Amino acid sequence: MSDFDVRQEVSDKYSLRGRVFHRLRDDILSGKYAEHEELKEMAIGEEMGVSRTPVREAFRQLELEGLIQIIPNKGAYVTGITEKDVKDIYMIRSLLEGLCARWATEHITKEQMEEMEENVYLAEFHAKKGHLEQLAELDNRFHDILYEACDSKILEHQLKDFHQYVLRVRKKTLANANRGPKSNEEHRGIMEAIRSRDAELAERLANRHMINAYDNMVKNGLHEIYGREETPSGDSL
Amino acid sequence: MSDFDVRQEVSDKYSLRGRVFHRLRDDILSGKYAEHEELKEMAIGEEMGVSRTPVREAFRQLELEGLIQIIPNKGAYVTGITEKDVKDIYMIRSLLEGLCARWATEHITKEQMEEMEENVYLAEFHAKKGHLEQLAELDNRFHDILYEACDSKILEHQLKDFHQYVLRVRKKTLANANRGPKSNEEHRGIMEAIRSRDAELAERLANRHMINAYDNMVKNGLHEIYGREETPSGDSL
DNA sequence: GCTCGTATGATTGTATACAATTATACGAGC
DNA sequence: GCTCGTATAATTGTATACAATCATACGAGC
Repeated sequence: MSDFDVRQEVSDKYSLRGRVFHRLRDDILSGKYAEHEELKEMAIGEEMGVSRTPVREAFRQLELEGLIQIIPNKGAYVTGITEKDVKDIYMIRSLLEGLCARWATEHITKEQMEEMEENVYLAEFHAKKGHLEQLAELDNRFHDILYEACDSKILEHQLKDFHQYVLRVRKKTLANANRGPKSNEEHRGIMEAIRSRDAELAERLANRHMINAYDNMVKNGLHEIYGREETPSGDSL
Repeated sequence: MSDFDVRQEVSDKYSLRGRVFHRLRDDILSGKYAEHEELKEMAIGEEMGVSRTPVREAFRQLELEGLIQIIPNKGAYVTGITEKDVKDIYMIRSLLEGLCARWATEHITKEQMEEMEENVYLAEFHAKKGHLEQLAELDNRFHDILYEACDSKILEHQLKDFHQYVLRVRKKTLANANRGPKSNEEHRGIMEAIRSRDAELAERLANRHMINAYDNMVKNGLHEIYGREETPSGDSL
């Protein structure tokens, strides 16, 4: 809820290690480093003006976050997300967002409900005006509200992880396509289901919302962002 | 599949850091360190005969695994799992194990199918004989087979994480109670559903299997293992 | 010309030294 | 007696030094 909510998360934004971690994660998510690119401890350290120690610790964390892969005595490599991974994540998220919406219906607070309503109204406004930047931010915030409202640290943590993980993809799709209005509609549906305490409906709609987001992403050229499958047996999407 | 399958996981079992990580995780899971106990870098290092550097790196990883919480400039504390956390995890696992069973139905290989059948037969044998040790191991293995068979690195990773996470609890329940036979029955059901390519049924049964496991755990005194909720608003179970 | 072994350089893994922060103890002031 | 401030000790955070491992280049031998 507040900034004081210390979950099992990278706890420290202000230590050197924390700054390296966050900056490196942003850089990877934003595409600064190509997939499978090797990250050298010393180079990163010099670039950020720190020694190898905090860099190494940040690496260990990024590895568990799934953003890089460390091969012992060799190096750290930016992880590649395959198309199938993206698909799997969305299918999993679909289930979990559904569960989250169900729980949120039961546990949402008055303040959270109000923020959610406000979020939907604002999003519709910015959609009309064509403010893509704000739209993307509101979209993120909508889901964060949902995650917090479900009143489950575990589920919240899982969903935020996934959310982070697919940011690389999502960033490009919501902004490019005209999914904004449709996405807003669906947010409104979920919001109203929660407001009227219909957990079943909220779950179904949140489920569907993820599937739709995924379908839209595929239609709008997931292929352009990610290369073909690494394994020849990969799903064709 | 093979030991060569390097996922986003603690990659190195043989470095000092890797050994510290695994040993520390085992110690926490086995209950050697009490909840909320403070772990001091130097003490751990001395006990394992290494310096602080690998200990610190292991700490960062354990934090992301959710086993400890690091408060900047203060220390590392063993994370407490509340009853509600356990419940949430089982509800989430129920959904994901269902999805896993569904996907496994579609992607399971001949070899995996055979190992799963063998697992069920063996488990029934050991259940009759009262071999609790082997039974627990076969139970773990059954789920691992399922995870591998679903052919999704992402889902497999998630489920294995959760599996690890609740090991503290599970270890005591399967061994104590007489759930062995019932659990085996349910495994057989899932196995046969997969064998007959009934994805819907497999999903439903796997769903149910987790719920049952949880219900059984609660009946057999989850309360004895974990203290009351930390937050007064916690679920009463 | 090709293969293999060795030497060199680069990079990661670990230990140690030092800096910064936090916790504790003690005593001055009221 | 209580509060607060300072000094000291303990612990974490970071930088650096050294060891081990891996990659590359070069040359001997065939």
